[in-house]
Amino acid sequence: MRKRKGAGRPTIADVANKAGVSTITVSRALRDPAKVSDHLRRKINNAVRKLNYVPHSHASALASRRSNIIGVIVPSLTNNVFAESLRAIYDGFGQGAFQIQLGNSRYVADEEERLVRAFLGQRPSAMIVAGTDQTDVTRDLLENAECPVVQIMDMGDDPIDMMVGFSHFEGGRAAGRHLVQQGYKRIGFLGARMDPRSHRRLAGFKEAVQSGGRYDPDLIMTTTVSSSVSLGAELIGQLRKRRPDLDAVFCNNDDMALGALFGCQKAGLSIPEDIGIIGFNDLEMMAAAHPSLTSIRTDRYGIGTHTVEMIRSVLDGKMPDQKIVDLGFELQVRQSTSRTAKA
Amino acid sequence: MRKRKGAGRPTIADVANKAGVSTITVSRALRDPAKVSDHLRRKINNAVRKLNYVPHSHASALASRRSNIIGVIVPSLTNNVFAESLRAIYDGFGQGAFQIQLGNSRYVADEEERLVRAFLGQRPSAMIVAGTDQTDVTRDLLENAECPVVQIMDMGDDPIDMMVGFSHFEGGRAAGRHLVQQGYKRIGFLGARMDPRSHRRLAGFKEAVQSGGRYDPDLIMTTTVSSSVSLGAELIGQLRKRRPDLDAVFCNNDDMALGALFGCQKAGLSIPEDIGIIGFNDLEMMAAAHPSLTSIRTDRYGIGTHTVEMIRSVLDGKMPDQKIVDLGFELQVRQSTSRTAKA
DNA sequence: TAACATTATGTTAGCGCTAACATCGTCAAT
DNA sequence: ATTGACGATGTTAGCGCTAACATAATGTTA
Repeated sequence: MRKRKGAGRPTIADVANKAGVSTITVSRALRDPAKVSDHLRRKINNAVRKLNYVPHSHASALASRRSNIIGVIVPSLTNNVFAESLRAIYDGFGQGAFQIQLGNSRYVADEEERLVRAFLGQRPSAMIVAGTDQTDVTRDLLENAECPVVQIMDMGDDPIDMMVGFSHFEGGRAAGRHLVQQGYKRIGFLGARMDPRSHRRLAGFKEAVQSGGRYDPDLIMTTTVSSSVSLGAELIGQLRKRRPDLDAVFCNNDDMALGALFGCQKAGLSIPEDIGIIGFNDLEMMAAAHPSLTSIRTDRYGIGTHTVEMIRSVLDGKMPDQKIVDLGFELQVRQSTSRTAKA
Repeated sequence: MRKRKGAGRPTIADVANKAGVSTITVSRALRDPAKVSDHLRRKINNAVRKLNYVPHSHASALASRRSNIIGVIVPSLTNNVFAESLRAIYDGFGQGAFQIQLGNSRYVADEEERLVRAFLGQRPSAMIVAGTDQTDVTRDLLENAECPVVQIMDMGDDPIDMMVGFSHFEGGRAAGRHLVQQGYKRIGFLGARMDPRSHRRLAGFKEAVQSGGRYDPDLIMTTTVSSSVSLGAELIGQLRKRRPDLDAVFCNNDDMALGALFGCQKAGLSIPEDIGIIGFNDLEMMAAAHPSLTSIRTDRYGIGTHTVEMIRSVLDGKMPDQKIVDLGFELQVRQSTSRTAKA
């Protein structure tokens, strides 16, 4: 209500004073009410309300040597895929005593390093980072962090500490294999942004079409521009200009796939007869599209949930069942690749 | 990897010791290197590296009474609209000394209140909250926060402190007016989630169609379920079942509009002849869709940018030019409402 | 050379909170 | 009564850092 000039914000001592108790009693009343008698608790709560007291979390963290901060670093805020894992993390931690500190590395490894350094300065209770492509220094910092560390969204056999995700290589391979099996002959790849995970998808895809005898590097089109629906429409146009005989395309994510769909529709092609399209991640819109779009379903929310569980168990002193959790993926076949196979 | 008992992590005193200087010199060397001689700075930096020292930001915040934390509370992480404003905020603050603390209120006012309380406990340098529909307690807390506060994404004449956004009422009205002008007769509304901003869009829409003599409450369909492309497809189906004569629809956001497009296409309708569709926000995909989708373009990224600017100037001691910034919106007419007007 | 800036470093005293121990009353079981 | 157990509250001593003021070491001016 009223600002006390000069004096700054009310402290626990002001509350204690007003309630006629010691500071530690106020501290207890706020953190563990059962430890304080009804009588005092009521007085303290009144004082808190009257003074508009909010405990100073930095002081608390310093004194208790516990920060209750969970640091999370993702490469993008607008990419739905990370947003969904994030949502699971917020759902899992948000309600309790934990604060989540979110960083955006924008796909830049040095930026990630900077953020890790800054986050570790808060002595977080746990750290969550996306991917497995950290710089050596970042790895080193995290290995010495003295808190649980989870790498999410990717797979590997050398985790910093723990890992939850799926294999992008295998996902890409499944996509390639599917297109081969559907009898497509000139199978292309459309890749935007091309972060390390996209590269692994491409590698898996390559292996699959190669072993199906359909590999043609001329049909692979990538860019470092970030992905979008418009870009998908644009790139499919370019690729078809270069190779009008293209008859299927694996897009490195669903936005690109949706864009490819629109681009083809504008060109008057029919899907899946003239051209097959498959995306990656299986965002909710893929099933609703017309025609519905085939994709590789990944469990982004599950990744977040698992991550929370693992961190919780480590913080509770239990070892998690396994340090590496592969949540896999699932090929969702839909109309966009469901043509009756041609000779 | 995990050390536990005993020494704990190195402190500034350990560094000072190793470098043979006092703690304050280390503190200065790290925060303002120019204040320390080359000779000592080198020794200190070596010690820091050897000990893997990371300053403890809570202790620093406590001692300096500055937290360099910017608290941001949004109702959704997966909604692209907030994600883009957030991105601008991260772009604007991320590089510097500020840390962004992000909270997810999930469209629940009490959750927002809880978060505000928690965030204020960190004595943030500034607070950013979405919307203008805070609880009384939240308002009160923020008014007494002793830091700049910006409400984003909405308009109003009674800001807690500052405000950057646009009028959802006017946006909705523009959408309604457009459909009337295009000669549509039975104009519906499809609304998911229906948070306060969506209600204002609906109110504006209502006024426009009413004044065009086209208001029919039976054509309004809303739900509290959160919006998605599938839901748009689903709801347009329900609405058309109820009112097969529906000939235009304003969707409360672009996901719903895209879903409505797909739903209509599945039903064999042609857009915009049989039915006109308009969305809200003008996400990137709207222009790429086939047919391209009319929408109300809003400047989410700009909202973030402006917010950062305003906070920066207040923190620098300058008053911002204006406390309320209305960034407006722009009707983007595309194919989905561009039919040759019928009698 | 005295008198005084200026720069580089150190000393002291907290910031606001909580862990750990100390104290005090109360009550049940001797 | 005596003992001890227990729950409620208080006292003390920091947590790791930095503001503010000292002090030392050097340069500058007349």
